[in-house]
Amino acid sequence: MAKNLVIVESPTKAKTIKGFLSKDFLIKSSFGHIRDLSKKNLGVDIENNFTPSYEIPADKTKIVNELKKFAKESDMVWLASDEDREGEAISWHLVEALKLKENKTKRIVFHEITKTAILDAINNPRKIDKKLVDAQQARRVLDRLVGFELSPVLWKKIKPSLSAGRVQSVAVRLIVEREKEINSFKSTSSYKIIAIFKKDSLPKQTNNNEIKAELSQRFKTKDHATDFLKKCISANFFIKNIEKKSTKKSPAPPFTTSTLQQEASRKLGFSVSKTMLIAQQLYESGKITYMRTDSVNLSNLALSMAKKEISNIYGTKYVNIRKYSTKIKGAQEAHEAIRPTYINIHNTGKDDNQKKLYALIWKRAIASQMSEALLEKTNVTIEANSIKEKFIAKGEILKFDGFLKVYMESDNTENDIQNKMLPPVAIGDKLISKEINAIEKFTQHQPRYTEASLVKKMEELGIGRPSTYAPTISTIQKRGYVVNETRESITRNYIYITLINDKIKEEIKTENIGYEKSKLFPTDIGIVVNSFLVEHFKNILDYNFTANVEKEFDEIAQGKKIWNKTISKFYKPFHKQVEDALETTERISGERLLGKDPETGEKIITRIGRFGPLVQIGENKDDKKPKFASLRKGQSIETITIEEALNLFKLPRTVGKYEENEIIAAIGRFGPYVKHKSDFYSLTKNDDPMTISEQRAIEIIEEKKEKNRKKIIKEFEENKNIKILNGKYGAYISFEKKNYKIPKDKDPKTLTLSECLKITKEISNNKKTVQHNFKKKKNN
DNA sequence: CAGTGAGCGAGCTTCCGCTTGACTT
Repeated sequence: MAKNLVIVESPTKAKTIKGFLSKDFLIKSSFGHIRDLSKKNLGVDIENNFTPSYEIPADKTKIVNELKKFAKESDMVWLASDEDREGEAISWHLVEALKLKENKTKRIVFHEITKTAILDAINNPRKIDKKLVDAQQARRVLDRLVGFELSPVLWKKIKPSLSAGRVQSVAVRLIVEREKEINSFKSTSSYKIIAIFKKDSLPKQTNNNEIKAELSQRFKTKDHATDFLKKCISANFFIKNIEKKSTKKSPAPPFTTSTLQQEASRKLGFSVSKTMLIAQQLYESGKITYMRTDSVNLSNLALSMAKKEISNIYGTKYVNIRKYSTKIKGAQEAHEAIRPTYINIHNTGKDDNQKKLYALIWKRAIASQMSEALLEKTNVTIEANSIKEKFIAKGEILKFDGFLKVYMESDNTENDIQNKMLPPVAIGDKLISKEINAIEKFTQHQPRYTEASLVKKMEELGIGRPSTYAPTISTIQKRGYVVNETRESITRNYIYITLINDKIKEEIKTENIGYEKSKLFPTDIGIVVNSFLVEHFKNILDYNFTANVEKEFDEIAQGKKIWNKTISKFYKPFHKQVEDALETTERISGERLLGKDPETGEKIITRIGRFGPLVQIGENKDDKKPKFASLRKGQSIETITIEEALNLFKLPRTVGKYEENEIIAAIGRFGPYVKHKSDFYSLTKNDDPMTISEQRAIEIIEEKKEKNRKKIIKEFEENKNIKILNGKYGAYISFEKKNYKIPKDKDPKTLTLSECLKITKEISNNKKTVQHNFKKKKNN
């Protein structure tokens, strides 16, 4: 029996550490937090100094009991949870839940998983820092109070099942306000002048004898631009000045969770949750260090590995070892930056995604320890005596590539690395203009957030943590506040004026604008909830709220403040706000009057109903009932027109007849469909229920029927209720609307009816016992 | 799983942060 029990947070970490310690140490993991506030009620006793009531969640009872047993059998328990606020709380909860004795318990910390770091930690144990634990309790209780008092206000005033919280509500606010800015943005245009010059006299023909230059100013109107081009007709251009400047470019620090999510999104097109899933796989197979971190720090071991590796591949002049420090507010830095475990492995991974993400992590980590790139920038000024404006041509030569050999941050496009060479010119050289163009350019609105750029913004504001970025983004989508959509571009005309061979020609060209790939758009519900919260809970929705309370948590951790007094000071005015909001405001529906029905003259309004945004014709009075229709995807209360609203009432629509029965087209909860007899058939993206033809509808019905026929592997004459079907995960048995797995050793094609019934019975019985066990444990 | 939308009232929903399996069918 091991004399020592070490408890860490992650099982993978436990596995790694096992190799560093002797057999006297048993390493186990708590799988994160083991206790939390009660789920059923508030879980905080407001009357009694905000005393929290903690519970062990059902899915943690097993691990807690196991740890209890091991603790009992050990002489010493080493609590090795992470070195931050949450980690300290986990250790404290372990002491409480496992009933650990003080003289048998030690708290140790390490923020890199290396043998020396761990042995060092064992030699320097300490006690649990109760002040840090209190700071965590304050954080936890505050979040519970805010979330569980605000959400019910939304249920009453707007719609059931909505939610609000310190983090998610601010994330939604960012998206709503960005959309408002975009809606009120007025694009203006100006004319950019681009000239292509050639050297007047060329001693010998070279490939590169053209100079592309931009005028240092833009013109506000077409007339100004045209006037300028006219002046250029007779102008004699020459090189007025040449300026050379050496610059350096430094690599970005190694990845944190947030920067990994951003780069994987931009370079690999991964969603935030996909990045985390694949990173988790790499972590669990020992390929990379921990993927939920806000630290840019690398261990000394990693630095020396990197130094050796860079020298080996590129030579010592490419080595430049750096220690990075974080600039992020509220960073806790309990772990290393994300890096390959073994820096000498350049490529690894079980599938394409793992390989791509690993390569990205490797490059970024290696580049962070490489030399700066050296560039020479050249600015050439081109003038003509008859013109007061200047043209500037820019050139750039890479003198030494340094870290650019392996990694380029995608803010800078690939083109940036390539040399932008200028032809050899000298001051005073005469130039002829091959062509000069005036191009109408429009100002752009701010970009909409992507998942990854939202994470970046949240991190800047100190909202959320590496472990919650991905879940928060999925929460605000699940609540229907925000949608992640790709919207097609629209075309816009712009004016293009050219001056070639002394002739000015004006043409109208078109460009595609507004293509939005995987961007976050607020929904009507998101907009209404946000404006309600901002109006009544301005302080909570303030972008600095988290940063401000973090300061207080820090003071609690330093022992300058008592946690429940701090909470009490916050809670009193906050609770008053909640009561005021409940009393004073009416139910909010975001109602907007669209106009009158041309047929009946009744009012048409759009608003949020129990099931989301709708259009309503007429009012509910006397015997008359209003007519309702749900808004379609992409439509919103703010922008829907009366024509679009009236169109919604054209469904459901009879399309035609098939096999003696009517085909009806409509839009349901899961999108557009046609209905035939009592069966539903989903329409494809290209079909419109408003216009779909009888012929096309029949095609869709037949396609699905054919697919269903293929799905059936076996049916039984004796019992029509049981079938063997082919599904996404292979063959399975369908029986009385429930599905059953077929044991691996059985061939689905040869199963008999009695065998099938036996399988369903066995699985049902197993399930019952599992549920029974679960209930029993819950009662404990 | 696809026709909802008043109002009544039951009972439910909800937070953030720390961790991975369950589980398909």
